[in-house]
Amino acid sequence: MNNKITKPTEAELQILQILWQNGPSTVRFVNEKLNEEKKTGYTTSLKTMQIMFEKKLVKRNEENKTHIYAAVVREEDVQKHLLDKFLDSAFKGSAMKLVMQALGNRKTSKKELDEIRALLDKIEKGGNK
Amino acid sequence: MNNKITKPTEAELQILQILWQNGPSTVRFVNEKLNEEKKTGYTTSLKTMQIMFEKKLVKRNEENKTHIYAAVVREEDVQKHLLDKFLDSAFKGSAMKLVMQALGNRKTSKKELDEIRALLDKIEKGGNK
DNA sequence: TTAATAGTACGAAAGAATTCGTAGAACAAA
DNA sequence: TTTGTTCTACGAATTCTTTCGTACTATTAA
Repeated sequence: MNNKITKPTEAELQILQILWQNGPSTVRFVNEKLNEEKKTGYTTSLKTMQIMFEKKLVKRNEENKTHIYAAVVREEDVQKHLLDKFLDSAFKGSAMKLVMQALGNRKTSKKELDEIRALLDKIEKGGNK
Repeated sequence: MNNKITKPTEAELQILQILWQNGPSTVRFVNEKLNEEKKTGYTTSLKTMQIMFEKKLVKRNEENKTHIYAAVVREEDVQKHLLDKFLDSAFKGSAMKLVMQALGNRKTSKKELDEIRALLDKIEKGGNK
């Protein structure tokens, strides 16, 4: 079990999102995706991905001249890790408060609400642990 | 209505937490609180609080030699703001996923679960908004 | 009144993250 | 071949944040 998740920086997280969403990708592809959000130079993306490679956040296939990058860390694991940190720093650890805030201030569909209810029931039954 | 919340840095957020929790405080007090968590030089705390003052995150009473600092921004407002950002960057905007993660991976009391149910009901009834 | 103590102000060093320019390798097309 | 294009590598500039040293002022105690 590999617990040592290094907290990705903001730029790294954005790239991970793209890799999670699209699967293994070239730097060019990632850079183009990034540019949909915010002007980003090609070598900037490249450099960031090289750093992520050193940090083992991603791996890459170097068989061809154009490398193919893929996420090494799993989306859920990173989310959990970031959530823990965030909970701590912004909500002093109160998951309750965070959930109330998250639900309270935005529109959530009936379907989603029901899904949450189902989860609550499951937790209460002790299915969670 | 003042929407222009500048995202506080990590160090600034820690100080805000102390001010929210303890009310108006001196630099010395804040610094001592910070030191319960992590060794922090006095002038480091001072400098950070001065920057926060410039940024209008805090105000201060300068009547006496020892200034008294107080938060200007409200805890809920900052939390909401940080949550929005976090949701976006880590969960691509899906409050659902975040809530599931937050509830799924930790122990939550019956009372809390019921509070959430109540909130869900309220949202569904359209009472929310 | 003088010395020690406790403050503020502030520039600048140190660190961390991001951005960018340039060099050189690989490859394709002419 | 030669030329243009598309890559990687990588150092260095930039920017943002945090930390710290130093100068100076007010206050307190001897």
